[in-house]
Amino acid sequence: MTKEKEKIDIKTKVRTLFDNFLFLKHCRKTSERYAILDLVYSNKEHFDIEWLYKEMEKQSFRVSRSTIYNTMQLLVECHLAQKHQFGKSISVYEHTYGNDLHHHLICNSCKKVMEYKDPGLIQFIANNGMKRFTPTHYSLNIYGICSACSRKNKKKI
Amino acid sequence: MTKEKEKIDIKTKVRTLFDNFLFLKHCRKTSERYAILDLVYSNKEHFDIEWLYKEMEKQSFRVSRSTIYNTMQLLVECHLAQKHQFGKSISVYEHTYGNDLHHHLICNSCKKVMEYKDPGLIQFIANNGMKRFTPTHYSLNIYGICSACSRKNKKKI
DNA sequence: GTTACTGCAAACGATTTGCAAGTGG
DNA sequence: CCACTTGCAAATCGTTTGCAGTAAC
Repeated sequence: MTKEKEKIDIKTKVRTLFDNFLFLKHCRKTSERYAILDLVYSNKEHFDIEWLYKEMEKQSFRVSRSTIYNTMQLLVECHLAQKHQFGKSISVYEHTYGNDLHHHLICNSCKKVMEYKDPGLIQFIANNGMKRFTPTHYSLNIYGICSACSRKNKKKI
Repeated sequence: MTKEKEKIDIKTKVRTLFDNFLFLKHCRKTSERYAILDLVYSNKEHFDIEWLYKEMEKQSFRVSRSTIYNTMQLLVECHLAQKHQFGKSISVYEHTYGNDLHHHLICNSCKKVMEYKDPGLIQFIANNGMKRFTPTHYSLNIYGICSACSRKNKKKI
């Protein structure tokens, strides 16, 4: 399957999942909700509410910020998106379907957030069952200095 | 050494560390800063700015919220405290000196935050050197359902 | 039709900022 | 004394809320 076709396939799939969720929750299927879902499943890695708002505007699809907040909450609820706060007041999101489990590397210097996939580590955390607590999901954020900033700092010395 | 003596020992130690940090940073040694450090190193696990403010008031030591924010920033900077955001807009802190490395278990239901120590897991993460990124610290937050809420839910069914 | 959803503007709450008065070095 | 700190109040900024109009079903 080509990359392009695969992407369309995922978009169809998540639309169906969202459909079912809305049905079960007795929520209405509005064009705004589907348009936001579609944008969330474009190829952007991490994005915030403001990005979604601006991007919708670019596409000449007028939505209020309230609706975006509302929809993102629904998407998080049905596990089609995840919400993160990487040490800032601002929340960022990422889509989860078709997106491998990963951790985040956050640069202390330039604040860039990178994804980091390590099956061994994921396995280890998953297997490490803790007593008296039933985990549903977790987030591992590793803070440090990225290679670009590391190079920049060396030059200064 | 008794538990009480040990606590006093830690308070003396962190005061010296803070002293050195303030000296190197050309910052002034004010009574407010020391009073806040002392409170941070009382036995509270996790606390927020408001808790510090109220607690200082109880001790009849008047400080403004601004000063508390300012001081906490300094403490984070010199690694005597860590700042967390467990999925809420509010930030919580914990002292780090004399506090073993640990992860956090956060209950989705009652939002309680528990500490979780697993030397094996800590070792594994530490050994898992990632290329082109120099980690300084990390935070692993595991979300799930705590035993109390799990029991409550069972009763409902 | 009924009821939920949307957009707007106002409210909110944690944090930051500007500034006059206070105090450490 | 000079510059950094403090306390206060106002400003900021992401997010939430209330409400009237609109659209699912």
